[in-house]
Amino acid sequence: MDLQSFLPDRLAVVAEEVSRALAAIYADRFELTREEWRVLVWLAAEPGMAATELGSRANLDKMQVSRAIARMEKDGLLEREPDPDDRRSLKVRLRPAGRALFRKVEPMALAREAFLLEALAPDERAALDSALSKLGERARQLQRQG
Amino acid sequence: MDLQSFLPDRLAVVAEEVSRALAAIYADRFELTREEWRVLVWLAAEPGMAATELGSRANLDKMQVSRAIARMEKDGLLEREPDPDDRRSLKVRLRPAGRALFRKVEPMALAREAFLLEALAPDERAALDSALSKLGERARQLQRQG
DNA sequence: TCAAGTTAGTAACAAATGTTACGATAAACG
DNA sequence: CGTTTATCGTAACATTTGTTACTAACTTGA
Repeated sequence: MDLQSFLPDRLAVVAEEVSRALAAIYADRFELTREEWRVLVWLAAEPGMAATELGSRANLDKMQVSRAIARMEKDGLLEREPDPDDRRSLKVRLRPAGRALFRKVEPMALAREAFLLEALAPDERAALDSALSKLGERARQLQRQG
Repeated sequence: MDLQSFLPDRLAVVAEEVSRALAAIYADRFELTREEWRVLVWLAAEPGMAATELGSRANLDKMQVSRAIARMEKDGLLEREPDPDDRRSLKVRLRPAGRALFRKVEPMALAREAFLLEALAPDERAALDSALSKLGERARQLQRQG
């Protein structure tokens, strides 16, 4: 057995490398954690989302969401208001500062992604995308079984 | 912008799902952290490796290695001895309990990997492998630049 | 050969993260 | 209705992880 070719670890290692290359932008330059970054992007796409919804979209658990939005609210990036239809639930939306931040980070993140993707021909990108979908599907299947 | 198709996050999410599916084995059933798992596998392949070498092979920083081997030594899984040629350095090797553990975990891990890979045709696996290599290469390039 | 710099590993502290349990709703069901 | 049961978000605590700085040991080069 050899971890270098063992898919799960190989995938993890490449994902970590890619993450680090991206964190150089959102973490080092804009002081966002990975969780905050995800919240920012999802909220930019859909303002007023419920915190729970945000969690499932961004693959974050509810405590991670709670902490991310608490920090971001403190920094004036977003605001939360109770949902009148369900007073346990919060609706969260970006404030102007949050939207402005997003407009600054987005192009840089997309530029890094573009640089990464330059390594792949269009058919290779499609193949990667399809392979990742299939692997994710199988992984969820394993988790359901235990 | 959409995180669902944004490669870095997409890769991270799939890697997390796959990791979790695997951690069900080494973490839940055998109480190994991910770092300990990596150390176990690398040491099984090459006994007597230096701790530093172990770190670079397994993509772990030196503190992670230090902690992983400390825990594993306490559990009787491995032993460390100073390298006579460089008394700062440690040579680490599995003890019988460590090798026995590896023999139990390995086939289960390989079985899960096999299940994941069943989702992919041979040419898809090759394409995935190649794409991951290229992405890793580019990611390292970005990190070097900053 | 000996000062200055580098490297291996770890201790001690700081920060982030996971976990449990809770208060406040809301839904389900008799 | 009223009484369980489930869900949302968070506080408080425990654990893990990252960071800094240190000791001991090696290397370099004047």
